[in-house]
Amino acid sequence: MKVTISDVAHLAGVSTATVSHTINNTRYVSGETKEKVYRAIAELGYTPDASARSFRTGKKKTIGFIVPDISNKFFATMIESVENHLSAHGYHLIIANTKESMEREENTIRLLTAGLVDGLLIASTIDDFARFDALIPPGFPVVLVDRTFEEKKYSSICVSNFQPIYRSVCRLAGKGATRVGIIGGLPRLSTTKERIFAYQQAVTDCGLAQDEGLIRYGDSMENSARVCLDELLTENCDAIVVCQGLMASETISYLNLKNIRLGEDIDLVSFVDYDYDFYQLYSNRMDSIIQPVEELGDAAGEQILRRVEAPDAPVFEKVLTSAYKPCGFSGVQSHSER
Amino acid sequence: MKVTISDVAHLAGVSTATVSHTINNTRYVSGETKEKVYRAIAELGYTPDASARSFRTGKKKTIGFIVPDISNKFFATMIESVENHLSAHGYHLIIANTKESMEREENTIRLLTAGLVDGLLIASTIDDFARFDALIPPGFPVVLVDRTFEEKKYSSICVSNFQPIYRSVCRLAGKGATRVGIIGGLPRLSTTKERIFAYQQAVTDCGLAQDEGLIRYGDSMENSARVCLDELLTENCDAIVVCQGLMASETISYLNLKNIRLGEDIDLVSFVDYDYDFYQLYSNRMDSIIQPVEELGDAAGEQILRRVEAPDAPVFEKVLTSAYKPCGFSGVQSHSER
DNA sequence: GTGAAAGCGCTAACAC
DNA sequence: GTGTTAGCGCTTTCAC
Repeated sequence: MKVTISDVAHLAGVSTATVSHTINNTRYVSGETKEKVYRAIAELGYTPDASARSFRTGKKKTIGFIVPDISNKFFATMIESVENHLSAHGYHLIIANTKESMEREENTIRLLTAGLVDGLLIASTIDDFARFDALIPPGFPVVLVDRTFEEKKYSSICVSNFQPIYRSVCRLAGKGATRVGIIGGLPRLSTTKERIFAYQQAVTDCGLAQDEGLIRYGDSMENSARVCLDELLTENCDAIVVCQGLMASETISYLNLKNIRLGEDIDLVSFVDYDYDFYQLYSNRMDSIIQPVEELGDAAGEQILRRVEAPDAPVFEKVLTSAYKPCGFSGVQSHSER
Repeated sequence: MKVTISDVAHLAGVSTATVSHTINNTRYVSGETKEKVYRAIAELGYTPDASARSFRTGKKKTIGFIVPDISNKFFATMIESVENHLSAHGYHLIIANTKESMEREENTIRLLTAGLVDGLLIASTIDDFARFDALIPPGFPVVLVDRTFEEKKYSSICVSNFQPIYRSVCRLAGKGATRVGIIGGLPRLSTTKERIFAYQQAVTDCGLAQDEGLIRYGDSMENSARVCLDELLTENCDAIVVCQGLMASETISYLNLKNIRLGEDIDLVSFVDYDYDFYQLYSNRMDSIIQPVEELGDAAGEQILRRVEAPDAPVFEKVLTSAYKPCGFSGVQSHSER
């Protein structure tokens, strides 16, 4: 049978209050009494029941993290650093994978906010702020990660998207490209919108071909980049910007299969968060944009804990910057720099 | 203030029992009463408190998954399929990342079994069965995943390691290799032991060079493969077997940097779970071993739920088999086959 | 320096 | 067909 706090109290010859205060260090207990309590705990093999405790206190010591795709290395790495931060502060992490489905996201938000977690980290796939906002119980601690909304009601930790993409296009133009194509992620995402906007502005500023056909959207899942790439090749692109790591892998892979040589037949710039080893092989033939994933996760963990402790703290926004690694910038060393 | 079940009962003019039975479908309630209850729920915006509920019932509807490295695509993909299975059955997933640290694993097992989860999925990094066993409360539902112990006390879902490695060595011998090296994972892991054993047996059977120096162990984390590879090259290997996906990426990447041509200067066979796109570029120059990650995760999810419902069910063991993809076996199509 | 006891919100006998 | 009520194991106020 389960051993409870009163079993311990009884064996130690003290009250349950004393046992509770002893294990929680929450009021003075004499050394002698402590001794007795710990002895009883050891003897009975007592472990305080976490659900009773969180029921009583209202604190679950658990944070939920809603991600769009856990098998995507970008998010997997973020989860890892979030988990690091949380476990160092005695918190647990519940993860939920939406697979970029708004419906799944709605369901999990409802589930998790119903007393399962103290706070929520969300890389939302929802584009409609009102729809999102309606799901969050008033005052519930939430931090948006990587993706945000125009309405600044919730705290957020993001990465700047404009600058690296703008620079990419300029550099491609500088190399002589005239028809620069872009493969974006899901059109509804804030990250995609910002990147496409930066692309469009740079294309205009650099005097490159402006053509709707040069803008393609993938879903950042497997095999989505191939279709986009085929379309872009039909449009006679001479350079391509890829907005997401997995799609970049596929692009490179596919160009290879088609015997289109990177840096010779076609120029490429890409976000390379997905799998660093892969890009290293090509780092002298393309520009890379490296997002600060670990810092993202760490900052997210920090912010959500802060919010859990002070739910009424003012909205906090942090924008990190990506590293831009021009083609051939470095070889082996860059790996540890990461 | 929080709205509770008695607020609902009061507004609906019924007892809390009726409200409870209505929302849980746990005894007959007349249509009329149901109507009133749901109306009251809607009006008050009532959501049953999950911690009160799990405190009362003892069921958390949550499974914990202890993984050694969440940013490793092999485990990330497994987590994804586990999560799929669980959420389809109304369960949540708590993940904990041990980073291959036995100490971290011990801590999380203790934490999670203390009333946080109904059952535990563990890809353990602990090699000592007694040490592991001591951490699990008697009768607590546990399913071992990917890694197991000689002692068959716990249910397990694993992938066969012997056959693919044995075959790899034979094929390399068949191509004329005489000094076949191997890069294994952490020596203490069951998977590593099985693979090294298979390697040794095949080396003997095929009459290849037997040399302790040809066996190297990495830790499956970043940059571990390079060291092993350097050592193997010093040993004048003419073929290499790599036992883990991330290390395989690094091996290929590093060979490339050193201008050692795959399939010409050196032959390679490897587990390729890590990032499929990467290998596709090399699939015509090396053999690949593809582990059934999704099935692993799915089976794990299924088994742990079964055990949660019937903790005394007999020990269950499942061994899945990897696909062996000989060099140049297929091109683009293989991707969707995956 | 320690104890007694009141609940937290819910479920599930038991009663009618 | 529905209501009453006793706890689940813990924390915490109030009391001494």
